[in-house]
Amino acid sequence: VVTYTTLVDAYGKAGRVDEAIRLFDEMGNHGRVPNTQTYNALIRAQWRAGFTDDAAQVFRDMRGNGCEPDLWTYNTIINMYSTGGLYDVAESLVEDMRRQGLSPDRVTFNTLLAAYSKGRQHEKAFATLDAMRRSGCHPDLYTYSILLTYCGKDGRTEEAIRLFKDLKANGHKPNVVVYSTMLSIYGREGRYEEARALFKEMKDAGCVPSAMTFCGLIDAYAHHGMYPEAVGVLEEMLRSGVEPEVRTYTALMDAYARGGRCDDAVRVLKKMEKAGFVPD
RNA sequence: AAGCUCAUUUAAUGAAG
Repeated sequence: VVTYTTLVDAYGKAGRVDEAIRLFDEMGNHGRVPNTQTYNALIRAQWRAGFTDDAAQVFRDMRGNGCEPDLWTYNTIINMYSTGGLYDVAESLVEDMRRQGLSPDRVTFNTLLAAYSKGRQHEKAFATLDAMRRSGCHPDLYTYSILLTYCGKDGRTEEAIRLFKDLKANGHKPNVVVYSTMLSIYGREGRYEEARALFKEMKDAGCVPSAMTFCGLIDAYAHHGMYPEAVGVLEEMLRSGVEPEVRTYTALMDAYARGGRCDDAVRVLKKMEKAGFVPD
């Protein structure tokens, strides 16, 4: 059962729902009874492939097949409805899970917070934070990164900086996601000095940068057309063994373009295409 | 039960808007 579950999940993650469904059916034929985790994997696979109705159907069916939805099941399905904007359904599912004796956990709250933030439901997002606190769940790095992301998108930069200070004051150690988020906020506004200082802080803290981290830094320079510095970051990135991505080249092209070096921007485009990247 | 720090669910990156 564990093997089948792993495979169902793996196919789901690879975007091959049909294979996932086939394995799910096949395991029954081999006398293996799917458990709650298998259902969770199947629901996720269908949802991620865009078959939300099928996912909802599986969710309804599982109990009849002897599998009680657990916290993970609810979190998945709540994520599906809330990111789909069906907030009332998501909220009624939270009630359902409570009736089943399951308490919403940090994942549940972070899921709702992210969905409400994304859907610009500020009241609901705020209420979620409040509910989270009331139920004794402390904000974690996920919570902070959601808040930081949307501060960034809304241009509430100073608030983001304050939050970043708060999270450290509360004893959290920022991870690569939090640093990258902050860097992208600085990057978007071209605040390269702060970005550079934060990048140093990150490395001093022993946090390993990802391609996204470097992207924020390049953006900061790109904003001002400072292409020599942007290229410098790319070299730094290559030296640290981080593979550039399409977004990396895009940021670099932006730096050249804003710096009035369209020819070089085109050169980067050609180079990345030659390296097998498909421009987005 | 099994898995010796991941079997399944939540967050971050460009430009434009």
